[in-house]
Amino acid sequence: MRQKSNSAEVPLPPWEVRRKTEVPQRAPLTAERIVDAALAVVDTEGSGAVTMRRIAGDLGVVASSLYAHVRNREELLLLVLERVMKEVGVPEVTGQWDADLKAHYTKMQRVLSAHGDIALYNFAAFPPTAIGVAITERLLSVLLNVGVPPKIAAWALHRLTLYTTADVYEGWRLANKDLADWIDPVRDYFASLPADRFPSIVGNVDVMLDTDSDGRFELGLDMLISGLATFVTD
Amino acid sequence: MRQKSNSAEVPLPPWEVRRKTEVPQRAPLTAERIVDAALAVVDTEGSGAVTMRRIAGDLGVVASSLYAHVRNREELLLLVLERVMKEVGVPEVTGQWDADLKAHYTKMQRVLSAHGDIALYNFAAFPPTAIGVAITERLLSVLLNVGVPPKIAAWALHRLTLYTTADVYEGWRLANKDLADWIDPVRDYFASLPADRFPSIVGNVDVMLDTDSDGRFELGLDMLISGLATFVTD
DNA sequence: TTCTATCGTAGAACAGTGTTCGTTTACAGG
DNA sequence: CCTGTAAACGAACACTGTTCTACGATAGAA
Repeated sequence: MRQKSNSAEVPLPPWEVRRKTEVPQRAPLTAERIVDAALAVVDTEGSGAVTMRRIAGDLGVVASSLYAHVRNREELLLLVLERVMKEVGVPEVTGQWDADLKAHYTKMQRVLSAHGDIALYNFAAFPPTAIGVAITERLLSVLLNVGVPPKIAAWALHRLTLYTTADVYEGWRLANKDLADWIDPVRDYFASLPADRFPSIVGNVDVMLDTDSDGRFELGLDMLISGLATFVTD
Repeated sequence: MRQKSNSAEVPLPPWEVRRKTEVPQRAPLTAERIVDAALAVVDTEGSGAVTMRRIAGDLGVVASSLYAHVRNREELLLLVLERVMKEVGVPEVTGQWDADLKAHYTKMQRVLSAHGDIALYNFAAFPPTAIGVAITERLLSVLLNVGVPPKIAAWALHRLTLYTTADVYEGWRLANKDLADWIDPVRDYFASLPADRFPSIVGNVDVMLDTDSDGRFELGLDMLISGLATFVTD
């Protein structure tokens, strides 16, 4: 796979071997290839599994070599996040401000959810990235166009991003928990509570343990967006 | 401080020294004292500074001793979170459902913010704690009393908790960032963007970089609560 | 009082972690 | 063929959470 030509199939004659190490024909190490490798690990095992030695090993290289292309682990994860946000992309707008917002944040939720717990690095993502700026410009113009005051508009977008990020991160943590082992004991515990002191819980055990995570996300998104409607004048 | 009486000031006569080790009169190690020590570290340096050796050292003990009282580091941090949530407390209700919700989540935001980044451990906090159950029962009854459907009510509380948790965690990360070093460069960058392609940002640089974090939290909270009003029938 | 069982603490050890450093290597240009 | 440069290497440092064994003190029984 890493060999350059098919001539590598036949063993090299000794006089052709210039140095003692293996043929260095492998693809050059770049920040992009490092991000590729890190993203693959994040997707399957989460950001906690992204160690410098692990990523380096996946690239057939040693950990310290990564530091020539990436400042440190933190920056590497931020580069992975940026890659994912590019996959989210800049939203198309239709003129329906609420539908546009809902579509974008729903897509963001779906895309982020497909990449492990990388959402964790979207908390307090500052300074902003190029893709973040482009997205913000697009959505900000939508809200300003329908008469939302600038400060409210800017803050509201931040709130929606924060909410979406949190939902994805929590979803990942729940998914990577032995949740199945806990849900029945918790159901029993809820049901066993004294009904006179905990009537609301005892009477609604099933809805409390409902696992429809998409429905939960949508409810919060709808709450935020319809709360924003107060400020829309046009 | 750790001595039992003031007689410890004068050196013990040799015949009073029963065993070769130091006087074992120190307070016994308990889970509560371990949580005390961990909470103090979380408050001042964040959960990342909570290492088993560090906490043990603060208690005049060795790391492995902690494991007799606490299962592992994760559980210790969850105990710290539980302590903090007890400080938040079960809300008093007045009958004004929206004011009650706002008061509780505002208090939760204030209390959590006073304890470093412990909010991080409130993501996917499951199974629920005793204090969490008590809070949920109280707020759930408030929403059910004004006619919110059970599923909406239960989910909405979860959404509000998630939002509040996320706000606090992001706030901590922002506070522990060399934000002052970045805010001016970002302002310049925003202002330098081509005004024809980024009119919304260029025209609102100041509100985008507004640092009124309380106002931001309140806006999102109001959006969520007023979005919930749709479901209130009584 | 003496023996013994129990339990919490100590200390070493293991397998990791991010990051830095000086050295070696490989390739390109002269 | 030689040399300069840039990058990869590999060892090292100071940590991390956790486990295991052994020690020691305390409490109860004889």
